[in-house]
Amino acid sequence: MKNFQPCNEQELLNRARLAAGYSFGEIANYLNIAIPANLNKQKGWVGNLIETFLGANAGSKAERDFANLGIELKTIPVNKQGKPLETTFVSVLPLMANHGVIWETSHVKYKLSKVLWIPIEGERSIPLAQRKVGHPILWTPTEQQEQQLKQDWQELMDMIVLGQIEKITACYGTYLQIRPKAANGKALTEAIGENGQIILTRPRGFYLKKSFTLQILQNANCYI
DNA sequence: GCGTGATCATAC
DNA sequence: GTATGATCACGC
Repeated sequence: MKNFQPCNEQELLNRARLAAGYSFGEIANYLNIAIPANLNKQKGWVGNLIETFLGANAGSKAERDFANLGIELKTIPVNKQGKPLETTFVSVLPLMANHGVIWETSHVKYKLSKVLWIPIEGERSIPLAQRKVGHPILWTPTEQQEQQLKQDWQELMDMIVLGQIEKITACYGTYLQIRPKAANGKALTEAIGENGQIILTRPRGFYLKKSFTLQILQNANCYI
């Protein structure tokens, strides 16, 4: 059972439902994984824990977690009211070679075409080992949600192509935002500058704002 | 450095 | 209390 791998959507969903209600400590013990005192130095620990339990295998490839099923896995920390505590990272931001790219073939649309959301207790007042896994939500964007994302994506990508990357802050975008995504402040990557020249800037990523993920959780009538 | 997994921590 | 900008760990 420890090497579980889902062959189809239903198996994955059943496995995810099985985890619901259990604490991170219980699942980590079952998988023989060490539990850190906190997430300060292992921010992706819970995500990796759930990935392992559900049999995801994409590793660090730019691929969905369950490539054969076309499903992306995302844990989302929530408070006691079931509301998101953090934004959700989607993908790195392509800063170069964006001539002619369109929403339909973008990484954002691809990654978010089908997502298995796993709400997890995220309040820091709860010891990590005691935080529990919530009920899974298998989600595909509604027509309206996709339009919302497409609109933000279009606006932001237009700015990047036009050399406005340094003007973009997390405030841009209604539901999709751009923020730094790097090992530290020294990381640099190429981008288009104001005059069309190549500049070096901090790597960035697309994130879903909490107002967007809140809709997903509420529409699913989620509780933990 | 890039892309995976994200949350931290400080300014507001 | 919370959002933005910064950061942690890992494989390659």
